[in-house]
Amino acid sequence: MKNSQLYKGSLNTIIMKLLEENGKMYGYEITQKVKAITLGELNITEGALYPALHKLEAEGLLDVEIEKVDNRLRKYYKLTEKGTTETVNRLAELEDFIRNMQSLVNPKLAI
Amino acid sequence: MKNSQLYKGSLNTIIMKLLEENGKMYGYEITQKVKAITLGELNITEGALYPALHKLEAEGLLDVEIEKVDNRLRKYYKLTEKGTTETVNRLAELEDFIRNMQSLVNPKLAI
DNA sequence: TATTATGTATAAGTTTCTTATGTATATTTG
DNA sequence: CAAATATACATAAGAAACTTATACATAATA
Repeated sequence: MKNSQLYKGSLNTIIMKLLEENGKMYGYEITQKVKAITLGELNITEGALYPALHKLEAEGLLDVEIEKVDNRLRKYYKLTEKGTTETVNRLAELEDFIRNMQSLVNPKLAI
Repeated sequence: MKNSQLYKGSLNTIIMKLLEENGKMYGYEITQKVKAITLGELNITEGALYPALHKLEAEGLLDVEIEKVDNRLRKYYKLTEKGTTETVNRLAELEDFIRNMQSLVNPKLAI
């Protein structure tokens, strides 16, 4: 992984946004989707992803549903009602964060 | 501090960018500047700031110069040559990061 | 048949932060 | 004038999010 430190702290938001958009997804699918969207720039490791999914589930933000496809296990995750509400907050936080970072590094373009 | 997790990993970049822009700054000044620019939204704690400054100095990215003003100590930091070069990289990483995050959360506006 | 892809999982260690505390001087407020 | 706030630095303990390595298992490809 040559991901910069900057991505630290953004994984939960990414997961929740993708689930909001796609209804349900399984872990491996999330890693591939992120890789595709960022043109290979962001690679989520399993060591980061699975504990994050388990924690979001434990917090009641995700529900899980196990399926067997081609004799292989898949754990599909989707947002709970609470998770859907929380996703709105997280996305607002992300927008604030991006706006603040842009103000800091590019004062001339400050909104 | 009610800073969201998202800021994790961005402190070094913020410090280096502010130093690039202002020539030299001392710790307390950095916290105030960040608070002002972000309209109070981002508050850098001393517990995060001072260790970060010391580490950047140890890595040879910052130089320090002590001054006494009004009988009080100030440690002015500025970018070394190496630090200036590295700042360019960090800012490029930040731009990539922001672009990727925007692609992830707002696919319709993807650049 | 060996490697790569698909799919999930955890454990050890690192980094970066929060929270709490400490020291000291200057200024403002009640 | 005393107390609180602002200025200015510092570190230690613990939490949180990650990296790296390893593990297991099946399917597809070279």
